[in-house]
Amino acid sequence: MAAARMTRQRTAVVEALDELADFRSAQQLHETLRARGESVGLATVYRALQALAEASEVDVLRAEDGESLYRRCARREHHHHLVCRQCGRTVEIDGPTVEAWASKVAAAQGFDDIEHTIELWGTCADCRASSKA
Amino acid sequence: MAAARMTRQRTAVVEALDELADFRSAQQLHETLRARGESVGLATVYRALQALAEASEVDVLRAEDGESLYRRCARREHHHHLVCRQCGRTVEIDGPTVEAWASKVAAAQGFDDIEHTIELWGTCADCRASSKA
DNA sequence: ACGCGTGGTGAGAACGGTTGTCAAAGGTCG
DNA sequence: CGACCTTTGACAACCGTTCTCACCACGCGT
Repeated sequence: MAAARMTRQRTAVVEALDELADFRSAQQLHETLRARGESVGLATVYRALQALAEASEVDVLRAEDGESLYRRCARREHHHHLVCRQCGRTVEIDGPTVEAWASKVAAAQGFDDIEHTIELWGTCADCRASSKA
Repeated sequence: MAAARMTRQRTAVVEALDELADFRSAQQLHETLRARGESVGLATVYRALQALAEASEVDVLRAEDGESLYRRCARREHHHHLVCRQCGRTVEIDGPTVEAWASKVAAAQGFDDIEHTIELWGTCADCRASSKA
């Protein structure tokens, strides 16, 4: 079994995630910690996030450019996200309709062990307002 | 306006995509072309795929490791994919229901310029049969 | 409290996919 | 044919992420 020592650094990462509601990249998180005076290495942030993701403590999703974004979500059950492309503001959503649709479609094609990726991206009201030239 | 000259290289990329039914990475495509004796630079393959994607001539999908995968799809209109995670067999699907759901949910949260990622992964009938020990 | 073993850390190097650079090659049009 | 202008291709640069490896410190057992 894993040891999972609670070090200063890991605590810092978890705390930062708790305070930030939105999806953030590992590098953003790293900068945030640095800015606070917490001395944490970038590699450590990556490792901490990896571990947290594996333990389902955080949700991971990929930005359009391939960067991984992390977020501590309110619920651990299966759900999806509506994310602002610009500020990362996130709303947790679920869609029983979609879940049903997904498994139905897949079954109709003879597929098994269905998994799905469903994420919504947009520009939130605030960002739209502030970028309106 | 773009020139979009049809060069030997672009033709080669398109032809290769036409023959291959499954999602392939830029690098795989590049190797395929090289193996055939077609002399095409890697950068050119990337550029061609980019252009094709922009023109909606090919669909792009991100693998779990972040690599971009390309495929020539039968229909140009917006659609999604049900992909076998073992053999890569792909079925094009659409879900008017889901599209409607997505925009409704997003709008309800005050988001704009909505885009969505919806992909289904599963095991196709053939793969299930052949892996049944 | 203290020490020890083991997992964690961090700076920087390595990596892998992708994109940029720029001189040379080759369509296109007059 | 010749000028013009896009495309090409080898290679370097990028960028996010992972690896390396010597040093550090958590926390268990005493």
